[in-house]
Amino acid sequence: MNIKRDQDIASQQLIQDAVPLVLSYPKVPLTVDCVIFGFEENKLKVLLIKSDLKIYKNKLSLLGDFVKDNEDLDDAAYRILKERTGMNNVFLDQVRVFGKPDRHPGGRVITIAYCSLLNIQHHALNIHDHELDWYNYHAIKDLAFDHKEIMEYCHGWLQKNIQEHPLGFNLLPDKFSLRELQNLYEAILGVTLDRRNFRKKFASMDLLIDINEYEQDVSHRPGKLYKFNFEKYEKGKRKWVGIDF
Amino acid sequence: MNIKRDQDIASQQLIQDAVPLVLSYPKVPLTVDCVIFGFEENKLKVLLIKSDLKIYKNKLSLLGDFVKDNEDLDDAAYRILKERTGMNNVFLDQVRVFGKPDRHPGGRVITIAYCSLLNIQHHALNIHDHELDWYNYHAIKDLAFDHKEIMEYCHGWLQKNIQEHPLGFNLLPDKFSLRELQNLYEAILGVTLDRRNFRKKFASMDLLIDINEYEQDVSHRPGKLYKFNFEKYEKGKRKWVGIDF
DNA sequence: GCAAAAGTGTTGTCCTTACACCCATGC
DNA sequence: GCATGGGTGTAAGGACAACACTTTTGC
Repeated sequence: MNIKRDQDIASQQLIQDAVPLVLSYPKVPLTVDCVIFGFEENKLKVLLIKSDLKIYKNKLSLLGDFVKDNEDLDDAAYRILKERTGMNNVFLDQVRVFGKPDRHPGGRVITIAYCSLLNIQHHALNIHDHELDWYNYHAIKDLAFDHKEIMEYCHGWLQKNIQEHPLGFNLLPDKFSLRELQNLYEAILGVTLDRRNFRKKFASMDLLIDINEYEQDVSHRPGKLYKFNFEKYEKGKRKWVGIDF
Repeated sequence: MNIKRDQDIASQQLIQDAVPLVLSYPKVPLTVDCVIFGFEENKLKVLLIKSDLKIYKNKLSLLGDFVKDNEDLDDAAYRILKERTGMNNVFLDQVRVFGKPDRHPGGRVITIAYCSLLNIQHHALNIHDHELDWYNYHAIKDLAFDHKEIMEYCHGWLQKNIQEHPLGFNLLPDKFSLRELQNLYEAILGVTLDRRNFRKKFASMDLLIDINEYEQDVSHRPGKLYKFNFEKYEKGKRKWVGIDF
């Protein structure tokens, strides 16, 4: 008992200078904004909602909210996803902080951009309050705040990362055809790819599981369906060394 | 006059809902921490300083400071560099936010990690207050706060980025030998590279300017010195497309 | 049978890797 | 003349890019 109490007192003394130090720092409001990508009808989509603010009336914005007291940053981003889409277990990663002093009309607000990838089919968007909906990435003209800049930065991040990591599978149904996979890459990267080379590439990686099922209800020869072999990928991660610029 | 005044009133009305919204947000102290890498005697170094806090006495920490009211985030990072090293025009990039609620003993503090690369020779470290000095990256055991984690994250960031962009030249003198360049890559990546292939690689890139000077005061055949052709690099940037994971 | 997309192989080029000997300098 | 690191070439293998025809299905 006494030992415990002594330890408490000792640690109180140790942090006695830390608390006033932190109290002396300026404080700013902190938010999280999620750039949530989806893929449907061969189009890259982003989940957006109408802004509440008068100055941005009729403009759309990213899904965001302030970070609560003592809430972890990643938790805040997952909370927003959960509140807006009802989904857990969604891919999400911190991308960058945006903190220009004038980026918010109500005063200084720092925001942390998160990029999220989700499978539209797995999640029926029930709530459409404030015009919450999926919008075609390439058709979005402008957004509230600096959200267009944030969205474009996250798109660049996605373009880079989808080439180095198997992120794309988060946007597809469990079962997908090679054509869908290629369409996804083409939509995100804004290029067209050679079909044979694309298929060869994925065949040689040996990370797709042939489930012996075929597309249904297509008016042409149906394609085979595959699943992604997440386990094998996790085991085989390699460290790449090379110099290329 | 009246038109201007009407506009002012109109814009006041437009932001009238934005200001109370922002005022309603929780506020947190925000700091910037710089992981400043240098390279000397074929060793990767980091600039560290003794922590002020009692709880961390005898521990080293990164160079950091709070972000001032209305100070841009990048500006804050440059300010810290300038105050501590006297240097401007140094490579610096935002890497990630660290915001675990308990990462600071004095209460919640969010910090933005910046990675900076600087040429130790260009900057004589005059001030050594609080044991401000260069420390060997690989010999650092532990640091105050979560700074070890931040430092290691930035090292990973550097490893990745030095392979894709010519960042390494920020750590070298204007004139350098191929051996120094290779030592730099080996120190950062923690690998050994084949000398002939390394030289061929850089020769084929054609981004090194042969300045027809040689090393001095070495006890062996002196190596040629080169400069990096920043202009040519800037012009020739290409967009890479490929799938590799 | 026609439209629409699936599926499939080869070749040339380039990049990467592995590897061993002679050269210039200081001492 | 010896120790130290500088400087160089080649051959094999693997990855990537370009390119055209046959197959299956729905209508």
